Amino acid sequence: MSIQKIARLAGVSVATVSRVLNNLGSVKPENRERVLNAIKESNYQPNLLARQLRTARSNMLLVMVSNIANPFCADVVKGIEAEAEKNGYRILLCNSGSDIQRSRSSLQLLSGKMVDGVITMDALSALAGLKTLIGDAPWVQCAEYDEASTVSTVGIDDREASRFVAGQFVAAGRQRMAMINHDLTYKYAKQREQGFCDLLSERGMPLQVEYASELSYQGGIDAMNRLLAQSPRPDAVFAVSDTLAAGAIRALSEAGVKVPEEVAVIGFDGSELGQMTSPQLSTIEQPSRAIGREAVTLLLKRINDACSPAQQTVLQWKFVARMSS
Amino acid sequence: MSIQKIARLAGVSVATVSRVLNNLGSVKPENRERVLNAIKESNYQPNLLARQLRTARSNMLLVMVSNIANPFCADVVKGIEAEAEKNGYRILLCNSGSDIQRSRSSLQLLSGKMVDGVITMDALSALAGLKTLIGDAPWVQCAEYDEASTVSTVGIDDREASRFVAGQFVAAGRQRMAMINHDLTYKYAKQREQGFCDLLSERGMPLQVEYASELSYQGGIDAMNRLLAQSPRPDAVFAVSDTLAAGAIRALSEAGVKVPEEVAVIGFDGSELGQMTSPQLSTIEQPSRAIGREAVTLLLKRINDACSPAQQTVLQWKFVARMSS
DNA sequence: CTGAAAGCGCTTACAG
DNA sequence: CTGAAAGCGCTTACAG
Repeated sequence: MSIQKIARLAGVSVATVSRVLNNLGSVKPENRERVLNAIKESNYQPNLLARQLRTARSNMLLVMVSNIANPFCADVVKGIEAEAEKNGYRILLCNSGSDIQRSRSSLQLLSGKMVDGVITMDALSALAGLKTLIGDAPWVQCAEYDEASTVSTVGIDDREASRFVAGQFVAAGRQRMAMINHDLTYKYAKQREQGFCDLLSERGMPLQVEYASELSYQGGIDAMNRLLAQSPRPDAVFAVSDTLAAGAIRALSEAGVKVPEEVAVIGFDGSELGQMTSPQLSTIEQPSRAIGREAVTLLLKRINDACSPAQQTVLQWKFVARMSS
Repeated sequence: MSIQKIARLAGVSVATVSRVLNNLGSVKPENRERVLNAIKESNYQPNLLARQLRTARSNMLLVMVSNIANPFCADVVKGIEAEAEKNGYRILLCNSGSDIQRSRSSLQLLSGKMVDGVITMDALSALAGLKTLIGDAPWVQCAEYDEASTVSTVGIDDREASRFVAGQFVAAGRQRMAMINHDLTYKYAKQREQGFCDLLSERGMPLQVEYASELSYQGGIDAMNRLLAQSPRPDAVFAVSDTLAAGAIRALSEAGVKVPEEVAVIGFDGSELGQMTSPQLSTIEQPSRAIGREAVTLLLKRINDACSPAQQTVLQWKFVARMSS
């Protein structure tokens, strides 16, 4: 079913059909009526491929996430959706699973002109191959940084927030700090380790770091168990994600270690997970929705003005004290 | 950058460029070389819109979810992704948020020929308007049923599983059953209520049902609090989702009610959440990954053979006993 | 092994 | 207010 057939059915030209479809120019009421009828009768749906090929506009944004199951990501995505919708844009979500092949495949939607721009929440900037795929298409990196700062970026000051966590532990008299981090190809992971480390070094306090194999509940459990196997055992654990922290709390409880009496735990993100654990989790709350909204704002600016420069936006974090620390 | 320019750069025709791009037909090695060079030099990326418009094939599947943050959905999506990838398909995820406008907008990707088929996990079949948008494009309904069975469907026997839960409570000597359900436009919600109810009616036992305002942790907390306000208070609660059950457990613990001594709780889905609560959650485990994989299998069958009939696949569930019941 | 040409389904100046 | 025609960037018979 094409615009051609509708034109034939209604006895007008394709141009006229296109005009009523897009509410452009003026069409004699009678003709508009006939076209509308033909459309309804034949249940016609415009071919988006043809339209977008012609107009070079899709009004679609690609969002690449490494793992939609991560509650923080899900929250950011909600912010992205809200802001995009407000501006007449549709979101296409791609779950990269941190897989380079899959990321490449998703990015073809960008280079292939199916979407007008991309928001990534992945350690993309580390991957040279993918960067050339993006070329200079509109791109915003969310909750992640770019070394070279050639990309627009929106997030919080991870280093400062993590330093703050270290300060909390110190102020509470904790002595043996540990950290559960993960994949350092993520720039934010590096920053958080650095911030946490900074303050401890200044005080001359030691730090043990365990790297979770994946950003998951189980990953947190395993990492915590490795920490528990050490001696002396840490009395404070900073996990770079609430998901990991939830795993850590579980591992501690299985091991019969009291939180926070024997080991204090602080997470990162401020996701709903933090309320589900027992004890509930102290955490650094990120303004996830706002991060998503701001990313869209930056991206649209870039889409509508190819010359608009890359921009680094830093939003405010907040420490949420609960029972785990 | 188009195939035209590459042709010009390499000094061949567009047909030849297309041939090397698609590895079709044979091309003189020397020419292939020149084309490849031109492509590399100019960082050329094929325009997917044009290609798909021409071939009427996208190798993309649309997946519509009401809420990606739901761990069960996330698991099903993983199954979908795995099976799709194995068959050379790419996934586009759309988060409908159960919003009909947004669902409509997403489905335009289908009617607009951007994707070859759609897998929904939403109460779509209840929405006549959307159904006509789908027309007779390839469509599989996942973890949800269609009254009229005109759509392919894959899920478990919700009624049987829920009946089993009731049986567990009865066998444990529970007297005052309650259920936390949600939106009955979802067919599975109806089925679960029915199954749970069936057995209780046979025994002449009463049942209180609370409907959560949304399928979320907070929704579960609120529903449980409403149940606690009743008297006599229930001594067994069946929640139709682990997320709701997690909320229920939290509300009980805040109210100082012991689980399972005073109130037993059983959830549904078998997601990782069930391990995060204290006590850990007894639940009906759905074969989420398998559901996703099977949905893709059915969908691809339909895509590759428009005549293949609608098919109802029912997979096995499993009761996982933990400490909450 | 290669190229000229048609065509996928749209939109958009342009001329009337 | 309307239609004929060009063109978006591809693929694919077809003829050579």
